[in-house]
Amino acid sequence: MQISSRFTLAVHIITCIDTFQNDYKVTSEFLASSTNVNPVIIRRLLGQLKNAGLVEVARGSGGASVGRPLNEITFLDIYKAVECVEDGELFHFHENPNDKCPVGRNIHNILDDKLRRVQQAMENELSSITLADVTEDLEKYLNKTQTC
Amino acid sequence: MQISSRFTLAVHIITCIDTFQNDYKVTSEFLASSTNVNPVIIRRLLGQLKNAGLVEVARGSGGASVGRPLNEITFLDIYKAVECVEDGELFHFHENPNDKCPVGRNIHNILDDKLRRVQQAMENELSSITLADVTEDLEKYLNKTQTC
DNA sequence: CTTTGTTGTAACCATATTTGTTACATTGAT
DNA sequence: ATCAATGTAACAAATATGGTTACAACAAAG
Repeated sequence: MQISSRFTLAVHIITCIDTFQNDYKVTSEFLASSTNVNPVIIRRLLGQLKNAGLVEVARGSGGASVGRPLNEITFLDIYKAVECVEDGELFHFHENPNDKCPVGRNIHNILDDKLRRVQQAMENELSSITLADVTEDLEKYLNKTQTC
Repeated sequence: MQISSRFTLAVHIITCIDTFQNDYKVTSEFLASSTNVNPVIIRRLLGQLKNAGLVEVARGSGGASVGRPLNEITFLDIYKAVECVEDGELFHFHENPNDKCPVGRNIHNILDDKLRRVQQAMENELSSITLADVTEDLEKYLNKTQTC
């Protein structure tokens, strides 16, 4: 099962805010135009990112800005902000294995630490990448005078 | 989003087959009893595992057996057999970012190799764990005279 | 203090995926 | 031939995602 597009969408959004916040008021409409995603979806996602302290959003007057330096925002920060996967809960278990079967009785315990290692490996890699890496790559292509 | 229970279910199933195949005919009913999952779901999963060469299933006469030594069946083998995630497709993208926006035009390219590294880290860890590790742990708890 | 543009959120819908269930044709051994 | 089991189709239920309309709350500007 794929990880929902909320993650890539969130990376897109914060990158966009950083790129344009000095020259434009970056509203949900603005971001909807760049992503081609409904503005309400954008606002809901901005809400999650705001709760995680990654962006700031101005009520009333409008516009979003980045909450801290891009090299201090890791992919893991974003992942945890928008995907609701608790520690050790990446893999879903079938609910009621048979207690009377020695396999059924123990399978959850036996798998737990192994699957936690898998989740940890993934999260380690996510935490090694920051939004600064993204904007660094973006510089190669970027022509800031061109907006959405 | 969590990874579907097909994965943990598949690990459970193959472990069960290995544990009981010498003493019982391990049918989809038998496995349904141990997992507490509908027998048709079991058969569908066994079909995927069979296609991947991980188990053998006897039509007509019934019963499943393990296809190769447990230390040669990695979690990655099982994951790939039951989850349909192509290489570099673990993360879902929003479909049509705006080509006229420098961020929208480049975000997919910029993220692709980074997200591939994340997927690779996860799959590396999955490939480092085998079903032999599971049965080794299971031995500690196991009383083979007790079935489901 | 009213207007204006924006955010936050509720309500509802469509779609996709997962899991469960019934039903039954096909199969292989006895 | 019988019988138990598999493979699979058809459908249902539950859940998650993404989209849409609508509107109250809000902050700034006139």
